[in-house]
Amino acid sequence: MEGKQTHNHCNCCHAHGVCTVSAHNKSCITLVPIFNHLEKDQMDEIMKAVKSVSYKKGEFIYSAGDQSDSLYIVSRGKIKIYRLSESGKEQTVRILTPGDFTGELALFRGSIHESYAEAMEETDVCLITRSELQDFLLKFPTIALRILSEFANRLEESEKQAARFATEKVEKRIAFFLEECLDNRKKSMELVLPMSKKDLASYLGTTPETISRKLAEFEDAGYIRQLPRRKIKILDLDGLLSV
Amino acid sequence: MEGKQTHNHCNCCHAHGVCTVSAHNKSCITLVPIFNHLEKDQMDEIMKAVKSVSYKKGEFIYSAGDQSDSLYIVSRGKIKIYRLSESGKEQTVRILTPGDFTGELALFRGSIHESYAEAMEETDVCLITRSELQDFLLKFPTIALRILSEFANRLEESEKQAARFATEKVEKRIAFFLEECLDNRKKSMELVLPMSKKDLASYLGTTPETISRKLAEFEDAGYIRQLPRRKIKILDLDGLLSV
DNA sequence: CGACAGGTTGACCGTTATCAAAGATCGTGG
DNA sequence: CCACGATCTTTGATAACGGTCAACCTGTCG
Repeated sequence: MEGKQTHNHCNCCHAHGVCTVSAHNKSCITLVPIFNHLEKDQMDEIMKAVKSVSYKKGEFIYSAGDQSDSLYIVSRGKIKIYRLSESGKEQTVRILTPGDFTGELALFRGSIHESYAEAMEETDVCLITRSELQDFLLKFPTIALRILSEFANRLEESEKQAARFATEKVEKRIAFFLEECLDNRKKSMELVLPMSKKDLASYLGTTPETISRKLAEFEDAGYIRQLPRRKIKILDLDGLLSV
Repeated sequence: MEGKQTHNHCNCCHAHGVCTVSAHNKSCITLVPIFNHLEKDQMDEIMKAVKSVSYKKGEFIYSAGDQSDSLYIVSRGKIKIYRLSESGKEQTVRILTPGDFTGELALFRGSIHESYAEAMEETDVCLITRSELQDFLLKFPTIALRILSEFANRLEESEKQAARFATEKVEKRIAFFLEECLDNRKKSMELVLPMSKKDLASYLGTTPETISRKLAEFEDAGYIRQLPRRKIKILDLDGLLSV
């Protein structure tokens, strides 16, 4: 993690090679909310169990139907989680950035993945196998509490999202999404869409065409201004939220 | 609440009175998946911490905005969990029947309820306070694993539901719902809707009118047959699922 | 510089929400 | 136990929201 290098892999990490030789980007573990409360020596113990893997853009961390066997923590890059609905349409569930993790669902259900995890760019991932994680959970019960809390947050999010799909029109869903892209720390009224409009459409349960049109409408109404590189400046938040 | 009494509460249970004197319907605890793996003496310890409360139809176990402080386990009756969306529409999240629990979300997030829990009929609930539950989790880490597993299931469910809202038409959502009402144990092709069509509409993100029309269409097409008392007989499951 | 995925815009129409009004069902109190 | 009112359900007519198809534009990257 030093130098100009954004990452310092040994060769073994390339092309899905599993790397166990050094700490590498495992330090990402210290950033993860479910672990960052532990003592240094407990942390070291966990670090020892962690492996590191790299994925190139478009490669899959797992696919629907795969047997579940690990918890994956993103240390660099971006991962898109999506589902294929019964009728074959893709629905983007969430985008993972460094510090986020995935794989828990199938892990604790002790079963099979129902979604796809695809690297959106060059991505490094730390993984902990199921049995090691189980050991840690029983050994350090506070980790379980942390995960419980993380799950609760996610469940709340997911249920809120489902409720929105069920009750709000596309226009509102887009408006709310823009709002949520903002409030991260700074009070700036500018945001960067975390994904392409195509993926956004899939995330919000609509089509790229509709996203395009609605954003154009928002712009005409003076609520927002679209800038290059997926940037959007919000000019009138209240107006936007009251569409 | 008295009279022929289908249950044997002491007087203190009436009108939200908390009852701590006897085992009562606390035995419901033994039915809950997160506890039913424990040893008898561990179970007894938990039983001691459990309180029992009754609710009349229409009363709220909690409301959005309430401070969270307990886990609620249904021992008799039915509870409807619903949200109010940003634009004020109601969305039914789930219906709880005996053995189900609720309150976990706000509990582990350590915060405030975002949904409403309303008794749909005369309902008895067992409750465990937050601090007691935390003690148990640290004392019996396997409980945490059970809850983790339960959360994972729920999350999977919720994400599947959200994906359906995002990608399937109302017609398909109704068809899938009917299918899911079936597969519980028996292979019978008859099912009983677990809620009114009004609530079902809210659950599926549509309107009572549309539910009514689509079911009529399914009937015309020979896929189902509607019987009295919310009963539905499925005549052609494949046809139904391929609408 | 060219190719290709991503994005925009227009025309069209299917699905489903809405409004209204009549009919069925359920729970309640007399 | 019956009758009443409230709530749920059905059916019809209407319109709008947003999906689909098609064509064209654009920016990003080899």
